[in-house]
Amino acid sequence: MSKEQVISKLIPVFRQYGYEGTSLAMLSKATGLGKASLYHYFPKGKQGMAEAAMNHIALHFEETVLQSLQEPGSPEVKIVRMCKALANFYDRGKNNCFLAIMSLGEAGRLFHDRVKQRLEIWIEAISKVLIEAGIKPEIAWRRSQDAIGEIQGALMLVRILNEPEIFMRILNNLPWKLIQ
Amino acid sequence: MSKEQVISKLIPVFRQYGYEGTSLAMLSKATGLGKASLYHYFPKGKQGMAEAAMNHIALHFEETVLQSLQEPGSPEVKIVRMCKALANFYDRGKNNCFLAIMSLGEAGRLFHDRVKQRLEIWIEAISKVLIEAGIKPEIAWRRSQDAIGEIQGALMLVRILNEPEIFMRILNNLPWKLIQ
DNA sequence: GTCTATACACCGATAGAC
DNA sequence: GTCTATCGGTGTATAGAC
Repeated sequence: MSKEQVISKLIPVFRQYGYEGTSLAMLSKATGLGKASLYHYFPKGKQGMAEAAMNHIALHFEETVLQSLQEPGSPEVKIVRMCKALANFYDRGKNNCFLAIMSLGEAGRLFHDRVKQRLEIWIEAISKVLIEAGIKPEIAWRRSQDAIGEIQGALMLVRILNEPEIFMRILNNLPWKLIQ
Repeated sequence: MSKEQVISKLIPVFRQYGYEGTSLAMLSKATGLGKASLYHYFPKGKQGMAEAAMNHIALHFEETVLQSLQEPGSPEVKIVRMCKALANFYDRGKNNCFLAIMSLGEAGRLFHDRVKQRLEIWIEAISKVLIEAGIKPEIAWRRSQDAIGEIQGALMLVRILNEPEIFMRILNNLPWKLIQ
């Protein structure tokens, strides 16, 4: 089994149970590998596994969500494309956000800088498209923050209320909120 | 030391480290009581402590945030009053939301029903004020959900970006977003 | 009520055989 | 590369003296 395959089996566990709620026993079961085998792939242990998971997801995010903002088209087209990519990325609201998960508790302490960096990259990417649409930079930055906040809030609501439609509704309204 | 005093010392620990990230050793240190003494107050152990913390916060929430919607005044006044109460309740964005914390991982499994109930009470309370302002019930419910989503998203952004102004900005914009 | 001492399971991590 | 066996530490929880 390749390391990438292992990582993709680790991700759902961290996503569901959080960093501290995930044990090596769970990761062992999810991958079918013994604990010691996991240490062969990840000498830094649980922290290394979480880092690898985060990097894997960050790459996937870049290739889908961020990429959707860079392909050709008008700002409106780009934003709509991003929303479609986000619906897939968060599995229509059923996925927790990995960044949000890794910003809490002990994980927050361990990974704060990386998490913050990733979030800022996303804000920056949306912001750039808004500026391209003629919106002033400060306003663009604020609106991008607000949009990501709405997405994160919607994910929290879905998690608690079990109503994925909330996430899709927010996503559908995002384009005109961003561009107006 | 009264049980209420003990509970108020447990809360910040759960809030910062999450349910699974919090150990009895931490709670012991925070309260100044030995582990066995904590079991005197909370025979159900850590779960009982988290429940007590949640109940305590729920009561405080009712007495401040929900109460602000029930005191006399126009719908606009009530919403503005709620936003002020929220700024205090979440310490201007520096506090994590206890419901959000308790909706993750093992805590999510243990407390899901109670958390969901609390969130719905809040949505209902805002919704009622919007209906009073002449907004149609389905729209009122949706807008209340959205508002709470924005608040939660803002708290997540503040946590990661270390910029409490984001939370206050969202709060300032809430009244006209809700009433329009 | 609060303590010390402790039970026992599980944690993350490692050694070393194969 | 994967395993079994095991380490030291910590987790939650309890017993029982005071």
